[in-house]
Amino acid sequence: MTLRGRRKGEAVPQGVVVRLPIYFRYLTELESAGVERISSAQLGEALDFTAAQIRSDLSYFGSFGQQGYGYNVSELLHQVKQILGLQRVYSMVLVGAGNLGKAIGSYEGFRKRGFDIKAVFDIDPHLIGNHHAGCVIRSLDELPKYLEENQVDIGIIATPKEAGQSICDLFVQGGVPSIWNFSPTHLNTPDEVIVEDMHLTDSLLRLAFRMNERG
Amino acid sequence: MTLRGRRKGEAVPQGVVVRLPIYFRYLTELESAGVERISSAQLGEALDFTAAQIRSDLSYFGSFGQQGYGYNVSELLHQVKQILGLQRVYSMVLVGAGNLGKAIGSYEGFRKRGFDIKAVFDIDPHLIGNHHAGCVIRSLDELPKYLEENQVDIGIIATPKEAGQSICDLFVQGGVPSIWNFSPTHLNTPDEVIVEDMHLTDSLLRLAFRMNERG
DNA sequence: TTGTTCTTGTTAATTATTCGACAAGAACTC
DNA sequence: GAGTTCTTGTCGAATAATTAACAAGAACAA
Repeated sequence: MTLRGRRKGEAVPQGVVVRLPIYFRYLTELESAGVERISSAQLGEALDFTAAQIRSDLSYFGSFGQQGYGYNVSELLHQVKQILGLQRVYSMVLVGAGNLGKAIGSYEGFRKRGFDIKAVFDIDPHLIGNHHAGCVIRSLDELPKYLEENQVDIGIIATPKEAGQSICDLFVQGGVPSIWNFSPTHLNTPDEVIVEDMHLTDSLLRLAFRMNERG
Repeated sequence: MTLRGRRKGEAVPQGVVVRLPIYFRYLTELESAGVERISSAQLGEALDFTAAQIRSDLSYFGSFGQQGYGYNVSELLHQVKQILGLQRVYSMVLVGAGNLGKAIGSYEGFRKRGFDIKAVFDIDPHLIGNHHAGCVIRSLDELPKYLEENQVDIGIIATPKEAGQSICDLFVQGGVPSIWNFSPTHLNTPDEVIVEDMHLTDSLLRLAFRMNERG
């Protein structure tokens, strides 16, 4: 455990960013199951990656294993949590209380990992005043004022595509540094704003493409 | 329009598969807006890709543009639909009628593009018999029989992680060729089964990572 | 102990992907 | 209709990502 990761500080490839949450998820399962140690070969076997890839990925952040032993599950999970930034809590705001917004707001997993939905907004007068995700649904008109008065880490857009860009602009205007976008449209933002897209239809179309690619 | 795509038949890089639905989405918007023609430079500008990448991506499937003109929006959209396999209809089965299942089932966009949810299953006796997505919610016990009697293209898993693998096994056993997986777990399947993962938490963790990567 | 088995982190080779540049040729201008 | 402007599809160079191989050293067995 005395070695330093050679590549610490290097730019992290896109693929590593995709795989880190997968490692986190599986390590959490292993820890719950009481598994104490695991090798890169076993991890690879379980998750369909090569062992070399897993070792290479981790080496961007440090040296967490031991020759002849592998990785201690709890220790590695702890490190991956640090890498992902899960030692802190994130405040989120949700715009859109339709079916998808409801599903996002009621998923307990986010809160459990430190992602708290602090407020919910919608434009539909029928929904305003209802309770959802432990919050009163507020009018979209109040969003700018809310962003002035509260520090928000992540803005969630769960609206139809027509509203996506304008909600995004409100978030950017209000100083929200990152956006989790479920609306099926490409958002234009300044470079410093981080956008993570979650496009259900795109995912389904990738599936269709891959079905046709073969036979 | 007489040239053949040089790379037609070559293996399609992962990145192209990710970008095709983005092109589809934007071209659909353009067509609705009545735009007739577009160049790779304009497409790139709108979607934050380089023009060269867009031309290169399309060249895997053919030559759809014209020098000095660019692409005809309707024509290119038609071609992209063909490439993605949207000329046919897909029958889907949804397992899990919780919040997320409800959101998936009630999204009209899927049906509009030819993806039909034909049946919904859940294990919760309180939900069975209720209507959802135009279907009666059936007991999970009936899934194997349903798969024997009906041709299903895509199985959707919208259950907690504990149930993910066993539902997946039922789909594979029942001859379902592809799986759209929302349950937060890695599925083990035979090589010929196509799995497309939609892990909300993973997406949120990627966002957190990127927030911490900078400051 | 001593030797054998594991398994890491790293390197170098391989493979894959992206991008700038350009010839070819259509569209547009006057 | 002659010349200029555009824009494609493709090539090769540059960049990026993955993988196989291996030295170093810990764990384990007898």
